[in-house]
Amino acid sequence: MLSYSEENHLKAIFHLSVNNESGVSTNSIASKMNSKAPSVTEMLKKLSEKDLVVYKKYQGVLLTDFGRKTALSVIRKHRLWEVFLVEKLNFKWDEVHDIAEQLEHIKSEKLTNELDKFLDYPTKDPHGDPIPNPAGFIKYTAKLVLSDLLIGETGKFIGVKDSSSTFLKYLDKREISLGSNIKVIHKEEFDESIHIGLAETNLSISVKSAANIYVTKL
Amino acid sequence: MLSYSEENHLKAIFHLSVNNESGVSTNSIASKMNSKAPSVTEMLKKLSEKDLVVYKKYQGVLLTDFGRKTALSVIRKHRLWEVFLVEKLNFKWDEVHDIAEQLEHIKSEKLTNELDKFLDYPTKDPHGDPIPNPAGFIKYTAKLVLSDLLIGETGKFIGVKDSSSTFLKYLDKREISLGSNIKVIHKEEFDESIHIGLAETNLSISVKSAANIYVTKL
DNA sequence: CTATATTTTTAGGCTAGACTAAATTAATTT
DNA sequence: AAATTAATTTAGTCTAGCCTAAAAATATAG
Repeated sequence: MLSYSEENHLKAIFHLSVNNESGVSTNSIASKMNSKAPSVTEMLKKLSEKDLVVYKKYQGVLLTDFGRKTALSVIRKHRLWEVFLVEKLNFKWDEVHDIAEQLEHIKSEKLTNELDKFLDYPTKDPHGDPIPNPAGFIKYTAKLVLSDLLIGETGKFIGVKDSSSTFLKYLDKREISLGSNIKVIHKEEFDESIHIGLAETNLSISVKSAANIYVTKL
Repeated sequence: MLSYSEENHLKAIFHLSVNNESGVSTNSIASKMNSKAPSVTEMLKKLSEKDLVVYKKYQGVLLTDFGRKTALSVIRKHRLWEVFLVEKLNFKWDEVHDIAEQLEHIKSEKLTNELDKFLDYPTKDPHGDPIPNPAGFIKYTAKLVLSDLLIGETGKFIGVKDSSSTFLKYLDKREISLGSNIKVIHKEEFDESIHIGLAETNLSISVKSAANIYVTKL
C-alpha cells in the first residue's frame, strides 16, 4: 500500500519522464513537488527499494514498468474524478484540479472502474488530457501548439499545456473552449502576438498564451 | 485545517457521546479507533488546544459546539458518499463503509454540497442513518429494536445498529431489507430467538440479530 | 585540464502520530 | 477508610516525511 507522498512522487516522475528518456533529475522532481532535493533523494531510495523506480546515485531516476503502471493508475483516477466533477457536479474546468489531487488517492479498484462506467468511459479529461485505461495504457493524440501554426492555418483546440486556473479562466473569458476552431489571421512581428479568428470573434493573444494551447491542424 | 486523525477522533467522540452526557472515556475512544490510550490522551490535548473538545485530565472529554459541528460535517460527507456509491455506482450496502471512510476526508465544501444536490438531498444513508444538513443539524427518527417488539406487533425495518458487512450480508441472505415490514410471530422461551414474518416468508432469528435491527412500530 | 559552479547526497534535526512501560490518579472492594 | 484494582497520563521511543547546512560528486568554463 503506497502513501500519498509515494504516489505523488511517482506521478511527478511520470510527468517529467515524458520528454526525458535519460533519467529525471532530483531537482526537477523537487521543484514539481514544491519540496526540497533531500526529501526527494530520500523518497527515491524508498521507491527504488520497492521496485517502483530505477535509481542510481547522481544518475537521475526512471520508472520501472511497475512504477509506470502505478503512476498511471493514479493519473487515471485523477482524470476520471475531474470528469465527474465537471460533468456531474457542475464544476468549471478551472476548479477541479485541487479536489482531484485529493480524490486520486482513494483506494478501491472497484470504485475507479464503476466511476469509469458511470461516466460512460470517457477518453479525455476536462483539459483534453487522455485518460489511461485500467491496464495503464494511454492513448496520445498527435498535437502541436497554436504558436506553431502558420498564418492562414486553422487548428482545433484540443488541450492546454498550462492547466493553471489563471490560464483556464483567461481562456473562458475570451470564449476559447475545447473543441473551438482557431484560425491564425496574422502574427505581429514586434511582440509575436497572434491574431486569431474564432467562430464569432477575432482577437489577439500573446505568444505565451499561444504556446500553451494544443491544437490539431485542420 | 484538520488532519485525518483529528477528524477521526472527533467522529469517534461524537458517536460515543450519544449515550454519554457526562464525558467520553479515553479507553472507549482508543477501542473505537483501534489505537491505544496514550495516543488518545495526546490527541485530546491537541483537540482541546484547538477548542474542538472540552478536556480535563482524568475527567473524560466532550465536544464543544465547534467540535460537534466539525464531526457532523465529516459524518455528513461519509453518509453522502455512501449514498453515491450505492445509488450511482452499483455498490451494495455492505461494501461502502471503507471507501466512505476515505472519501469523508476530502476537503471541499462545494464538492459536498454539489454531491448533496446531485443525489437529490437524501436524508438517510444506505444503512438508514440520518444525514446531517450543511449546518450540522441532524434529524433523529424515534426507533426501537426488533427484540423489543411484543408478539403480534409489526415493525418497519428502518436501520441497523451493527453495520458490519457480516451482519449486512446476513440480512441480505434472508431478504430482510430496509423498508421491510417485520411481524413478530413467536418468541422462543429457551434461547429467546424470534420467529418473524416478512412479506413472503417466515423465519427465525437470534436475539442478537433482533437487537441490531431498528424498527418503528406500525 | 584545472578551477569554479552546480547538483546531489549525507548528516542531523524537527513534527505528527503512533507505540510500550512506568507512574499517577480515580474507582472499587473489603 | 485503607488496600487493591482499573483507568489514565507521563516519559521515552519509533517511523514517515519533511527540512537546513555541509560534504561530495558531477558538470561547465576558462
